[in-house]
Amino acid sequence: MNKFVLIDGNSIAYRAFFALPLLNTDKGVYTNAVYGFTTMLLKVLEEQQPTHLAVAFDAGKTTFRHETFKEYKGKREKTPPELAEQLPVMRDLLKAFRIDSIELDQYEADDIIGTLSTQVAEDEEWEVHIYTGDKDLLQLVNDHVTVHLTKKGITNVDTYQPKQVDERYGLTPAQIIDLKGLMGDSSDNIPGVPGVGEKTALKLLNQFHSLEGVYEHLEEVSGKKLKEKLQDNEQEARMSKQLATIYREVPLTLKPADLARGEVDEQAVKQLFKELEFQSLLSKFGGDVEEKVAMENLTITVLSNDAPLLDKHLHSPSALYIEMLEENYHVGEITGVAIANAAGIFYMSADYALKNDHFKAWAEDDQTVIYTFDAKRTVVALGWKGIQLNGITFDVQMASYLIDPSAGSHEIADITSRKDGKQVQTDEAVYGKGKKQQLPEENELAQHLGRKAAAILDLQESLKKELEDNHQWQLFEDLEMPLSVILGRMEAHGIAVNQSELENMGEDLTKRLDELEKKIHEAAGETFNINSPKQLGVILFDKLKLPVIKKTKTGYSTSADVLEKLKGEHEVIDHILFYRQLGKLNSTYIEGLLKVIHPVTGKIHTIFNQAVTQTGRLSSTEPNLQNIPIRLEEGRKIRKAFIPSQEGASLFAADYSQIELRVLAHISKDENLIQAFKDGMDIHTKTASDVFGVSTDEVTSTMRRTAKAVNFGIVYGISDYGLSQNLGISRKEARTFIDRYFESYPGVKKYMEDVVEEAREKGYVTTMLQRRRYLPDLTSRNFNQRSFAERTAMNTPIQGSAADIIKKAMVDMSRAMKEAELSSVMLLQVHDELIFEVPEDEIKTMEKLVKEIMESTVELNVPLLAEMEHGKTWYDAK
DNA sequence: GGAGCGTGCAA
DNA sequence: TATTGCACGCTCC
Repeated sequence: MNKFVLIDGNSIAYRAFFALPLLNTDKGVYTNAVYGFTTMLLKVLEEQQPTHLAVAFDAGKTTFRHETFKEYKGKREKTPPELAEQLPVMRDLLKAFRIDSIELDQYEADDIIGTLSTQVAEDEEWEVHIYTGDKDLLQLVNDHVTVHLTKKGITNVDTYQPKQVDERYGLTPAQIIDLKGLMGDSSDNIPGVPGVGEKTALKLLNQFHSLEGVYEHLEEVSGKKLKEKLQDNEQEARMSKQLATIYREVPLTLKPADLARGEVDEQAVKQLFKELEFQSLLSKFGGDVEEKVAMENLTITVLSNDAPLLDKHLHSPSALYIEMLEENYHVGEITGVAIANAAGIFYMSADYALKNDHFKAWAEDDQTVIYTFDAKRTVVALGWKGIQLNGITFDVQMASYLIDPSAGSHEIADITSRKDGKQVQTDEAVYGKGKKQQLPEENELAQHLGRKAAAILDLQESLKKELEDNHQWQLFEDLEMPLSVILGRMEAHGIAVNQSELENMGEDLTKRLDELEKKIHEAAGETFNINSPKQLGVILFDKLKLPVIKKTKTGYSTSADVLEKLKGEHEVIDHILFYRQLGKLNSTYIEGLLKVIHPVTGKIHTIFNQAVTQTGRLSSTEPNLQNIPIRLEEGRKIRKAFIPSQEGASLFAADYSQIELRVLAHISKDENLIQAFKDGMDIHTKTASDVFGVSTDEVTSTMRRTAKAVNFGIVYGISDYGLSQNLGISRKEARTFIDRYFESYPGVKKYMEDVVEEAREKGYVTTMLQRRRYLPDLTSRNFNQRSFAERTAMNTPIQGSAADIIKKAMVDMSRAMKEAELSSVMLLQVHDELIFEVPEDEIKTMEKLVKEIMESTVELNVPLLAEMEHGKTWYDAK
């Protein structure tokens, strides 16, 4: 007896790609489809023990079906590149398994499978098993041919013999094509008969047996509308049936008997698994391939009024997971709560948990040790519901971020799949995305949340160990975890705004924008959308024939630096620049800020993301309060709308002076730079005097401006091209400046060389407080990628150490304010500055305290300098 | 309705 | 072809 397995390669790869998160290796190679395909392949090998085996692939874009219908598969989106690049890897893997991949120009995988299965379908000696996600293949089923259709996920399949086809559809396998002919298939763009779906089609086939039968007995069809639709679309229906029919005479050179399984090339397979970072598969393959990769069975207990939450459920430590569908936890609703601990895994509806006194008492007890995923989200969301969560000691998301900030979304499912822990579905798989996002029924939700909580509990230990191995435990425990509490309080407190001030500015801007719009349209001689770079480009460069300075990949560039160069060429340019400036203020800042004023508090509550940036900085969203305008007076006025929430208080801003260059001096140990800061010099003037070879009092403002740009360039990982662009000078001149800089600051030059070299050896760079960033591209053959990685290696320790320092200052400051029992509140952090609101009688205290703490939070070999201002609005704190 | 692009704001 | 971010409006699908 021969057992012949045929796999529909493209179909399974598609399934796997969309079912799994977009995994990738350290080198950025995507692997999710390969991974899913491989797990399925291993399962099939184990379960079926086939004697013969082949995987069929679709060949090119066109097939013989396009001759019948050129729109065939016309609406289908083209294969995502992240998937396309995985298909060749799948073939390499199959080669290592010594399994034949078959594809043939003009034919689809379906047809190849149909041909091979038909060749042995009547032979008692053969048994065929087909694996696919495509229902069309059901037409091949007979007593010797079984089709296994993937269900949700990849490794779960439904098995179809003629009996199951009959049970499911009430049809014989041969009638599947009649079904397709009538109902069509939108994913392949097969039209069928519009308005006829599965139900109607099945009814018709039940009565008339085939599509031809339907048309022979058209008069007997009940329903006037239906009859008309069938009549009008006869040609489409017949063509659709033809398209859905699998062609079984593909001219293949290989016969089934040629496809006997070869011996697996274990070396090659292991090598590939290693490259693809399939740790779990690798270990399994080393031992035996028998272990199942299916999700573990977890028992999740649903607690409710009928099965109440009791003390016995509430152990310490516990993992606590609070689910909300909205990204924004200040306004989002909690949709479910899950707890995992030594007593088991428990799910509660939000309604039940939030009203439960046991739960509240347990959560608020600081003796309860709690592990979370996104501690700040959990604390703040519960805080809005009147529950003050206290005892969080471990945040899985934070740990994952510190271990590898590039690892991606830091969703629980991503971390578990990387760390090979409890298996969790992605949120997208459970909830859908975008507008279609919705909660599943309660059991499924309980499963999903329970798994998340279980995964948190499960991951805690191994992540902790990894942090310790990386010498990052202190960073985690003493800096980031306490900071998340502080940030949560800052967010929840919010910052007060003067809404009518914003509204007035908005009215004024709108009026001025209307006038500018008129002027611009007049100058152009026609009306058009000024906000459309495309339309603006046509006006400026086609109609007005202004010189093209720069192009983007989609057309003319109309960016501000281009328009600056066109000033004087045409009066309209000034108007456009001004229109852009005011338009930005109105849409992003006035309208944007008004939109996010909290309906309950009337204040603005940003979210500081503590696990996004690659360098350790924070980011701020909804709204971003880290990019409120300051450089131009017109924009700076926005800051007048930010006010203290306490009567009589002031806004108080404290910023580090030149923190990144001071950090550079410290890390590089450059003597000249260190001395400059010790002497309290104006650093840009000092740089100018060194670079231009003049004394400091001979430095002109242009020289200082140039030197400032050079200093920026140094911090960013300098390139002559970048500097030349920034200063509008030639690359050669820029090169000279850089060379002169490095002559003056040889320690900096040495640091830049050393940091790149060390990163290449170790694979990563670190900051002063042991933050890490991996830079695999340092060994890339691609010049651009490699150069970028080199600049990153130079910049990250500087930017990241500066981030470490201000974060530490925030923790110290928060502690000091509490000890001094001040009513002042920390409101915002903007990378190198902290904003507080301070009651009048605490101004003097704070001026002393903030300066003291910011300047002494770490000790460098140069002084740290903090400067502060205060005023009645943020605008006045200058 | 969502993705990608061009643009522009901050440190 | 200078570092890190976020958000807007437009266009295209």
